[in-house]
Amino acid sequence: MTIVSNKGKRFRVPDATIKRLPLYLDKLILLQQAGVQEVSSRQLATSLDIKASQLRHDFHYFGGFSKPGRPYSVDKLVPALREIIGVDEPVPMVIAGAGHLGNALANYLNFERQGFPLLGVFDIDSRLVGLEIRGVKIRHMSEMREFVSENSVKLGVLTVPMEVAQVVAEDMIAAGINGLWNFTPTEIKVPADVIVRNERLAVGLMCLSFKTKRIGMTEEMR
Amino acid sequence: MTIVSNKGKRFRVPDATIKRLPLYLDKLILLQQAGVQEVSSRQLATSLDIKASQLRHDFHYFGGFSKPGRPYSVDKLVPALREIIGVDEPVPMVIAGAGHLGNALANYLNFERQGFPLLGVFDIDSRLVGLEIRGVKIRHMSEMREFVSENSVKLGVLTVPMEVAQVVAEDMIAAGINGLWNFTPTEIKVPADVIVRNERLAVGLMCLSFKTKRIGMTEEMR
DNA sequence: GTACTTCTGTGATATCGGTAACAGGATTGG
DNA sequence: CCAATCCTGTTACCGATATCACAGAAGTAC
Repeated sequence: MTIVSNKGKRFRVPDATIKRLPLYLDKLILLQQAGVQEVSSRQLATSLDIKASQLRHDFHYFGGFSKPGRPYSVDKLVPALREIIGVDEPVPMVIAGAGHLGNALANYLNFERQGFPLLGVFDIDSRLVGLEIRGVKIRHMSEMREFVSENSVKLGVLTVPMEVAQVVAEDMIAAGINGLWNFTPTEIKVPADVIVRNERLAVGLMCLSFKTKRIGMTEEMR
Repeated sequence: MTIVSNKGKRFRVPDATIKRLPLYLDKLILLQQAGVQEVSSRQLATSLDIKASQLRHDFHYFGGFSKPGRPYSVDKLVPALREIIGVDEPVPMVIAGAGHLGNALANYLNFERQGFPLLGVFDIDSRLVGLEIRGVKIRHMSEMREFVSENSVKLGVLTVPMEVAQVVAEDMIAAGINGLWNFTPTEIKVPADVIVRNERLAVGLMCLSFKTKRIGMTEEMR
């Protein structure tokens, strides 16, 4: 449960709803790029494989995105969702660890497009320092702290070896980062005012394997 | 709800429980590698940021992993969960697309450790063909079909450019693959007996951003 | 032995979340 | 104008899910 303020009112929004908001936004951006102007709850919902009533229920927490009787305006919905999710203005991020995964993420253009510009990449390997990934300089880890606080970066990606994950994370937090995207299999200990999202790729793989072994016996598992 | 068979018995297990099983296994494997012998429901649960009672409830569906009064034996739990999830024997996989992300995933040792050996990597770029990633040969995409069916690979990773995702996926399915791990932002159309798991990294990033902007307003959210 | 602690297994209970249902607004066509 | 058709906002309901609470087993200290 999360409390969300919108236009002065405060709502208790279920987690399940919140997890769907980025999906809505993602899809709506695609529609917007395709030039679609209006979309009904039914159209949007079926394209995401959920029920229309659920979508309306989700939107209901945040108050009228439309008027009764009229479908949603894509151009109004996108910025509204952007604001709710918190990506109405660019959210800069940095990557710690220029290994294979760090490199892959840095090369993933989609982040930039979705409002997450990459400002810097950091590593301890001096052979990498000075190189560029898609125009973003690789700097030495020792410069991270100053760089992050000077540019008020709030989001940090952890793609370092798991042995140093905790130390690097603490360094990031000390510099002012309050959101960590952790790709290491370690559990990072952080103060209460810092959010960690663990991206456990192996877990996703297991879920997939589980489902393939039970095709026909299982209904929808994410 | 999913029916799970284990040791001849059949259980009706809630989806929510099933989603957590890989998390448990993942953590337990880490503990095992660290040499930990026993773990209580409380220890394991808090390290995963869930309630101990929930963990016990989850395990309860499958019957005694331990006796009352004694903590769980890591060495007994790991194979038991492996069997339930369906990764008690190695699940071979192949990667299509040897770009940055494909490379990163191929280099991610953890998969092998968790029971997902990588048999082959495929790409159309002839400059890459013949190279090796951690001992795994990069082959030309045209060889994929034969290789996959000969080695009865069931799991395929899609890290190709999104434009060709659908075609490559169809190729994989024709060769016998029934589980697709899709890292492209495309929606892949597949027959009903094939499972697709979309790894939408940008969505995860938005979730993280959402939470960081509402620090303090969110009570206990994953 | 007893008292105390730690721990699991298990049912009971509260909360959450998905779905259906419906009132009423907007639009269209006659 | 009226009727028909879409559509949303909102409430009510019910099954799914999380949490609580506790009995009793195993270990430990004395």
